[in-house]
Amino acid sequence: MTTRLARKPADSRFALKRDRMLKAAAFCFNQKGYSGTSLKDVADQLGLTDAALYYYVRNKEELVYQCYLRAAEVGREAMDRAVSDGGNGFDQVRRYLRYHVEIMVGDRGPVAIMSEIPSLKPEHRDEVLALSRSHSTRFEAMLERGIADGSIAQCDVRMTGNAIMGALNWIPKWFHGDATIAQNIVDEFPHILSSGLKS
Amino acid sequence: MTTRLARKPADSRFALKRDRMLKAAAFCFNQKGYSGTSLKDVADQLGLTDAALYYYVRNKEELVYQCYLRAAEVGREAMDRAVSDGGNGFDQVRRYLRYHVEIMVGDRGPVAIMSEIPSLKPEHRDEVLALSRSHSTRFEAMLERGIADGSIAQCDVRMTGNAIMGALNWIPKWFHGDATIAQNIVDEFPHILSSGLKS
Amino acid sequence: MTTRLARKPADSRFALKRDRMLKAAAFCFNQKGYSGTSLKDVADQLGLTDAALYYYVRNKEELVYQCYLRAAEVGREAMDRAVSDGGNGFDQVRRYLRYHVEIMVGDRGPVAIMSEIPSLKPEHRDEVLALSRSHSTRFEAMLERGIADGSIAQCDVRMTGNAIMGALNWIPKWFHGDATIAQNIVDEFPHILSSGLKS
Amino acid sequence: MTTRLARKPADSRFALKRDRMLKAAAFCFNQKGYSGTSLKDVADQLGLTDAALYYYVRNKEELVYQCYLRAAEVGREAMDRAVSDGGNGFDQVRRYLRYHVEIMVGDRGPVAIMSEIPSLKPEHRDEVLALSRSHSTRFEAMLERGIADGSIAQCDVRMTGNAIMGALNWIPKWFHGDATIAQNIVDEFPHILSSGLKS
DNA sequence: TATGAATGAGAATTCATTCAT
DNA sequence: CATGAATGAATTCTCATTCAT
Repeated sequence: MTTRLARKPADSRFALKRDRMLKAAAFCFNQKGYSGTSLKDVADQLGLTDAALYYYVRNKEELVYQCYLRAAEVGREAMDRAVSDGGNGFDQVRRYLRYHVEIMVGDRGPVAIMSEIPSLKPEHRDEVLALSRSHSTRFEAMLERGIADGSIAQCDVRMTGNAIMGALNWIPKWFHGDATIAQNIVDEFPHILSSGLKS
Repeated sequence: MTTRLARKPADSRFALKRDRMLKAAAFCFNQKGYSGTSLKDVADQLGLTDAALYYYVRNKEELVYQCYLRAAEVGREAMDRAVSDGGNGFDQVRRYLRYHVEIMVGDRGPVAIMSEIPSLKPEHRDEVLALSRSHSTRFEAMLERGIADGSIAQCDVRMTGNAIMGALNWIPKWFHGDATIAQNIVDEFPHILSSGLKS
Repeated sequence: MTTRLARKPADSRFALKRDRMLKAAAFCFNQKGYSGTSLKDVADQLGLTDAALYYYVRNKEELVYQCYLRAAEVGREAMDRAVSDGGNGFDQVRRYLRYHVEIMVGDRGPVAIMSEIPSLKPEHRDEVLALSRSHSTRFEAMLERGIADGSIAQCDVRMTGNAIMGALNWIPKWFHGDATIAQNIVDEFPHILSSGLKS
Repeated sequence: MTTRLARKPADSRFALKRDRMLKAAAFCFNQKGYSGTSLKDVADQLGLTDAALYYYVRNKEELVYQCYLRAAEVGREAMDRAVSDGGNGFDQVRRYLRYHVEIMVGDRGPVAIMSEIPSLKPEHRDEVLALSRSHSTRFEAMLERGIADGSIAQCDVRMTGNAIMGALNWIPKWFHGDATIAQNIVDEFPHILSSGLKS
């Protein structure tokens, strides 16, 4: 068997199939976790044999790893857009939340949630953790800007970040692709998580 | 042969050891998921062999099941206390949040997050889902009371519940027992999740 | 599953079974090579399942590794006895050859031949190679003693060692336990390899 | 469709490439054994994909088979030359040894060692075994001629053949193409294996 | 109560092989 | 001629589970 694994990512046929694979994998991992997902589960969704997956990915661990890289990219994109839109801290947070959930429940999804870090091998774990940490840091910085410009109330930014990211990360556990619900999430989450419950 | 599995919960020696086991299991499950956790993982934490666990539990599935029952109990308790404390809807929500996280990060923890419902066998799945649904319903009712009494702003209670529960459920993914952080969570989470970011 | 792998080697029941396993494995490896031997092949000879082997050995690589350690021990023993017997270099070589083949074709056998070094993992490979090198060195030293004391003719000791060791190492490829042939080997090999063909 | 497999060996382009392939295969097989060698290993050495090998050979088994045929041919050649050179038995043996190692370590090499006969399919196995047996028989006959003409001492010709062939077969295990060492082998092996160690 | 020993089912992974292009 | 893509069979390995002691 000769592998394409060395090829440039630009090879479109290959890249497309591989991307479909990552989505299928992300879906499964969100549903049943890394260990709970067999390669057959993923392959079945694609109408392939489990062995065929090895044409696109070196092993199962790399599958999660790639899923995480994709997730990190998606998160970064949402963050970039929110920041470049400008406005005060509160507005940026709100827009970030909207962009993030839009991507997660949209065509780009499903995106793997960051809950299987222990399954990654050390190098990958470090890389993914670093990406994740950097994302959190940017979010916390956004909060601090809001606090500074007066749009956000004084708070522990670390805990606030944890709370909000948790709510976002949990979405894939209960959202399974229903379009109506997707719209609901996009409409409600940014508000709930930024403005709270107070009347 | 008298199997211990039939004994009353009042049999204290047995009940105690069993409870330790459920905590150890909850810890592992939160960390690595159901399939990612081997019985040896759990046994190791207790200084036992995996075979010994079968004295306390019929099989692995029952272990999660019991963990989930415990989790449901803990959630119900927090809810009961919050409701019986009285006050307006907003105050109840806030107190519920506090009681819930207090239990999660305190001595009663670790509490298993119900994130692997599909691994349960049908009867157990139904039971646990019902418990979980009933908990959500109570929470949504609480929100509705708040909306009715004017303490909570108009909102989609289902989505709001999802957001808040997600934030709570995510805690075990990043909290690993540090007491200082535990205090931080208890101090901040109820506020963040009820009052949002607005200044 | 709780493993005995950590126990002291002195645990007799365990050690005995394990030793039987190593012999069975050596037999198979000699016959069909490392990759050509499946764990089922080895297990079948012992009336066990392949899974049962994992109770005694961490993985297949460790199985060869242990076989090699056993082989190295056997070789060293033969060498030790030959040296301690004294006499001139030629006599020592001849006795070494006899002791070595006696062990190989006797009750202690089968002994795995050193032909699957590439299958070992780096640390083990290094260790085994070191043992093997040290054995060769001792043999070459023996030859040099013989040259010095005049009992052995001038020769390239390295090549001579290679030739003789090759003849010995090849034995398991064609000898499969027949007692008559075993006797033949013991009777003939030491002479052929030390005295050559000359009349 | 005209498959190349039917072509005459005289078809030079094809024959050449095929020969390169057999050498590459022999090299791999000697190194890691039949099962330990994947077709990719062989293909890599030739800068091809594994699939391409099927243009030259029906399947993997045929690859070893062809390697063994080539080995038998090479051995026979050495034997033929040694016999036709004339002289007494001892001289013939000695020359045979020289011719044999010359081929093995020279440009005609690498030559596959017939150490995995069991992997051949029955017809091939029988054929190769017959060739191998006939070679051994010729060697033993040579020894007997030497005993008869007084140039070789009385000995068990079967065991003597085993010892000498073992030493030769083992060469590829430690010789990996170094030209200086090649010369050393050619210079020393014939002497060591025919004349022994005596001073 | 708990362990040692073993098993069987399933999982990841490799690899020879095929075939359309 | 050669490759890309895929498959099915075999193999290693893990793990829940059992049972005698």
